[in-house]
Amino acid sequence: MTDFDNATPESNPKDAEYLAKLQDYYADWKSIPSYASLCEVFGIASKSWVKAILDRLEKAGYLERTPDGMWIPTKQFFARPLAESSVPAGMPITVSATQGEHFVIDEMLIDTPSKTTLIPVKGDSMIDAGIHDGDVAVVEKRMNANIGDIVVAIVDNEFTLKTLDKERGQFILRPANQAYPVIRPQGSLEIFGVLTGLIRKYRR
Amino acid sequence: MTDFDNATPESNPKDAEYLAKLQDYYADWKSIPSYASLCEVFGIASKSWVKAILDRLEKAGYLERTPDGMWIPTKQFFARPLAESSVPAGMPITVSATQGEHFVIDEMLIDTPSKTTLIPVKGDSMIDAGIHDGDVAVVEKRMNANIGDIVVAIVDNEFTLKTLDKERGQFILRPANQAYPVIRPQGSLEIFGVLTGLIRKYRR
DNA sequence: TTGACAACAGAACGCTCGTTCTTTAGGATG
DNA sequence: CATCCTAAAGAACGAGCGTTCTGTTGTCAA
Repeated sequence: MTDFDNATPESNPKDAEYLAKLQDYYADWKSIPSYASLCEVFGIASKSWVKAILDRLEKAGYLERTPDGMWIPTKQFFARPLAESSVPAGMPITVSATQGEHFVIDEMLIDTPSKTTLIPVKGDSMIDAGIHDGDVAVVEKRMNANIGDIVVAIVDNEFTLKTLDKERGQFILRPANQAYPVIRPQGSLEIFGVLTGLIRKYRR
Repeated sequence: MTDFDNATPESNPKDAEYLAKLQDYYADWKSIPSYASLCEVFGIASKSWVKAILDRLEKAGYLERTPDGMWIPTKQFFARPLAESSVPAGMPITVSATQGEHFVIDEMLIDTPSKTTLIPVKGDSMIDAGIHDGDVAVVEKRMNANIGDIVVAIVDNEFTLKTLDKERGQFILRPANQAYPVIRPQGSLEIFGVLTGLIRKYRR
């Protein structure tokens, strides 16, 4: 069959296959099932052997257990390969084989799901900050922000993305494009949230 | 406490709060725990009430059950609200209450997981394209690309991110920064992949 | 050919989990 | 003031779960 070479040195080759099956299952169901179900997933008949496999995958760093004993995937379980900027000459371009840093996009960008909102960016008022029309802003909802943060404020009932600054004791909103004016709100400034990430998708 | 207004019309307001707690828990543990643990998560003492809540969340489309009865999150569970750029006057700032588009970051950026790699961007040679030092490029590995695509090419055993162009029948790599020269590779040009997305994280 | 070991299979068991049923408290309604 | 509904609390129970122990099979080496 096909070879799965995601195995770490400390896990034996068969376990890599079991891991792949578990990853596929998790992609479908977003959960790790009971030992009984895992027997079917792995194609074996013994619960005790399932446990042995999971114990090894835990040792290899792909699984963890919650305080109440439930199996959960680790970061390494989801990890996407993060390539390094330089590759040695002659090396085949199998980025996935390299260990090292990995990461998960959702987790990287979002700390508190319930407070995070995505807002599409309109216009080019922040283009000098590398924020383009059509990008998606990852915004964490909160009232307070620091000087220099890029914030989503509500001005004239519209969301606007600007850098927060202070001028003569007054908060102002500074665009990153000379074609746009600085916004000096009279009275209070209503801050919706703080920009914590940015996503851009290129048409393919 | 704070209000989380992620509720759909068909679920009562308290459930939105429970959903938020469950989403935050899931973000931490990547699993839905037992009813006993959910009591602590929700801050209530009765397992039967936990079940009632989960049943309602299932009806509302946030949860499902596997064939063997295990609770699992649905797509809607992960979907992040996508705000619209204008909000009506006087409306409380409940962006999430708007139905309409939702999306999942990972799914949006990555079409074919097995061919997708993340590469951190070094340097500012593409800054005019809004690609900054420290950004993470989402790259789909493939050999061919079209003129105008931003590609990851291998030049002098280093990854380089440039726009692919053609000049007098020859492929060239065009930076998006006047301080950098156009790269005119002699002989063949080795393309690693095509830029399909971009991720940026702001320090918080 | 025999012994050791790895890779499972199968059974036994106690305990936790999900389910269901009953009870309670508070607010709204009439 | 009685009643209804919602939002829970609490108990009772049986099935299924994870754990552990023992049994079986195949393979390789000495």
